[in-house]
Amino acid sequence: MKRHVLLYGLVGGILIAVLKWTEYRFLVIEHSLEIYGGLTAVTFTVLGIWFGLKLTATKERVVVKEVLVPASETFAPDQRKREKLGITPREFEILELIAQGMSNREIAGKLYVSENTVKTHSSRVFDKLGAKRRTQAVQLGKEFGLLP
Amino acid sequence: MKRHVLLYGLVGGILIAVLKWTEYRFLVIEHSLEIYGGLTAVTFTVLGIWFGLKLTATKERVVVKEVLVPASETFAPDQRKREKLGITPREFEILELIAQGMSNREIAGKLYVSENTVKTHSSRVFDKLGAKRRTQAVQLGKEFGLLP
DNA sequence: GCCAAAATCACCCAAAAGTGTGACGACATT
DNA sequence: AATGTCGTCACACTTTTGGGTGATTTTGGC
Repeated sequence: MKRHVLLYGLVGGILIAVLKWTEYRFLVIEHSLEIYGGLTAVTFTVLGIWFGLKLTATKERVVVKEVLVPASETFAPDQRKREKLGITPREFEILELIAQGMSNREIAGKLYVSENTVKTHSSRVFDKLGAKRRTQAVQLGKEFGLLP
Repeated sequence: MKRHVLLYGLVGGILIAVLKWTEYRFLVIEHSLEIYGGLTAVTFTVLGIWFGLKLTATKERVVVKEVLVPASETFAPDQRKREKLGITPREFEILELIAQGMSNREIAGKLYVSENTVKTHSSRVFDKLGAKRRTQAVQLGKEFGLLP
């Protein structure tokens, strides 16, 4: 801002000096006043426009644009909810694999445990979720924010 | 735009007239030139700023702010994909109810058909999706954009 | 080291789900 | 009239799932 003021003074001074000089050269010219005023007007109009632009250069308008984003990108399983329901980490792990469409046998193979173990885990997680079937468990898991 | 030019000329003319008039009144004043130039400078600076603002009044920078919106709100089942997979409307209906965690018996009751009918529909939809279990059918249905 | 929670596994039984085949009627297309 | 799709249903059979009970081992905290 200070630079602007200084610049203004400088330009004004230069202009006056130039005019002083031209005054001598065109002293007797009839319309020197009009030329003089015109030059000043043009110069300061340009300066004014530039200055005005500087002042308003930062004007921004914030437009809120809603963008659909797949929720899976930002999904994080709600651990607090899980604990509130009393679901253990292992049980939750089985629930996730069930949600991926795996059978008890497949889950058992993947986790290196017996099929019976998977059954007990799934039975317990169904109880805690209040589900009667695995499909319902998946649905409830989603509603509780445990699954994407 | 034409109005602006006319206005400029008008203001310039008025200024010159005023100066002419003041010229007579302060003819002998030592620094009339400086006053004269200063007045012109101030006037046209103001005009320039105003003009500059006029020119840039509509120049707004649009800042896009992205907001995450749950995709579930705007979900619509992909009918084209459904047809591409050869899944009939009825079969799809059963798939939706399966995804909601309903048993075959419950679905049969809801749709007023026999349990066997539900079984055949579900078997066919599993074939078309390439699923071996209903949980897997739900998972694949989501991946295909058929289910939310 | 003790205790509680968690994880593991087995067995039996019942229910649900899934497979395969066949069939019938309605409806649209050819 | 013949064909094809869709929706409906039945029956037999296999597989999967779920419930209940009981037991052992592992683990983490006190």
